[in-house]
Amino acid sequence: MAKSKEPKKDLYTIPIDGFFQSAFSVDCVIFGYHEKELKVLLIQRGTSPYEGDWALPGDLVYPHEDLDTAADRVLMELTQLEDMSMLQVKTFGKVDRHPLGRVITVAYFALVELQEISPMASSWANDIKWHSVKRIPKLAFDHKDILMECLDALRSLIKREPLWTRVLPKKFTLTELQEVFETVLVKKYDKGNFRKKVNGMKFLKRLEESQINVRHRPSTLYKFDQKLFLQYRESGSVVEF
Amino acid sequence: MAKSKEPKKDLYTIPIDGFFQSAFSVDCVIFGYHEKELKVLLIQRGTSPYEGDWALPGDLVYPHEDLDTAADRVLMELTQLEDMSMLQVKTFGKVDRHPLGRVITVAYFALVELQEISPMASSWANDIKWHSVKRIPKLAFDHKDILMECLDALRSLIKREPLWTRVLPKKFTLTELQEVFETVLVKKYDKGNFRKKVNGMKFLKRLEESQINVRHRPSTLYKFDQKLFLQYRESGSVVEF
DNA sequence: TCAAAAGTGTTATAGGTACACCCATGT
DNA sequence: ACATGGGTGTACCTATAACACTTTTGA
Repeated sequence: MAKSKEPKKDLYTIPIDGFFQSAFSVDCVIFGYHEKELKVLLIQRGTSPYEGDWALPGDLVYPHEDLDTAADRVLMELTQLEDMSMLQVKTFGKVDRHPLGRVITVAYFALVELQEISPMASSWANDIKWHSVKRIPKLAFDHKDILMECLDALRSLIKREPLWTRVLPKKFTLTELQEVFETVLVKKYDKGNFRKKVNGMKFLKRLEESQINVRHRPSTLYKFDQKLFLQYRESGSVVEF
Repeated sequence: MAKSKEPKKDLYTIPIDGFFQSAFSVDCVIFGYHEKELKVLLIQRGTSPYEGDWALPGDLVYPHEDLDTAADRVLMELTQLEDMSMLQVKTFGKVDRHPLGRVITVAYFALVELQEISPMASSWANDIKWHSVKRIPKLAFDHKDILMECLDALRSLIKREPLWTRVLPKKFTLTELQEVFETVLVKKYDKGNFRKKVNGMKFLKRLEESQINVRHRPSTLYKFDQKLFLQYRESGSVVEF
């Protein structure tokens, strides 16, 4: 996360030669999870406006680039994660949301495994860092609003969509799964009741394998079956965590 | 809904003098309800591209206009309804969604009382008409996708948000309310159970008034209490229809 | 007195919550 | 043997669904 001496690439510094009138951008709320911690990836701006402030990573949408692709690109540039699909949440389009001109921005979010951010990514800004969602600093533009909307979206979607598969190993224990939900939703689940619910979800398949080298009774491992999940969804059953 | 000889105002005809590269627009899915019928307001395009095809009403966003304001303006120009807030659903930004250039469009919807469309509105297009949601014609651009997304949004939101207040009189019967839900969600509710649910919603207040001149037992009238509803919502109770 | 819709009550079942207790493993 | 979490069972409560029945009006 060291500062870089390379020329900064700034997200919102559009050719300011009098031509900048309007533009669209994507802003990405990248949530990182690891062992009962939920964080969000923020950059520290290296250029005006809001120089030095923390902000969401984002970029202008290229002329021949789909909106979704632009969001995925930002994620990829920061985390090297490919094939991730960022989820669209809401578009922010107040006239005065950007001091230099009209910028309409589309907010996206994703939940990924917490990881070290490669130095490459630091060309984006002065600094780039994971921040606990419990302690969000003051943010540039209307990024605080954007972040909050995306946090709401994450909390509501994770109950229905298998977003959590991104942050757990292929084979996981039910306690690990329960911890993801407890962390994201900031609430406790009863162990027994949680397991009863999982039992009703046939796409969560119990394996014939257990943990090893743990100093307590080893836990049975489970895996997520994508095909069964899709069938499940087709059938119209709406089971939520 | 007669054709107009006035110069057509086309939603997507931007100064095509070689400068048109990108623009943002709003597209509005205006649902109209009246007596167990759910319709949607469509215009017939008077200009290329897609001339003659049906399409959603929409317009480019003015340089100094908020996104939400633009959507409300489109609704107002068509229906004379003010103080309506269109609800944002999703932004559509595929590169090739508009044949003449890059147009990113933000989809909004509203549910309003079905009404005659004023002749004034017809300056927008060749024709403008309510279509049953059960028989949607082929639509221009990706408007079919947009419409479907908005229909999903309506169906999911109406259970939690009092959108239905827009299509019922101030004083209404529970049967009228039930019919709104049955029509929008295309399913039947049990009378007794529906009333039990309403009884639990303290913001639906029973009045000391009844219907008159009906050839059956007169129904008690109810009203929606906005203040109580907001309290309810603050308190975190999540009661849905 | 009849049709039509309002309005109420009963029962069965499913799902959620709280909690207690036993089990398997490493140290 | 004991600490640590894994794993299961039960009893209670509430929400929902299906359905039957009574009530009030105009014609």
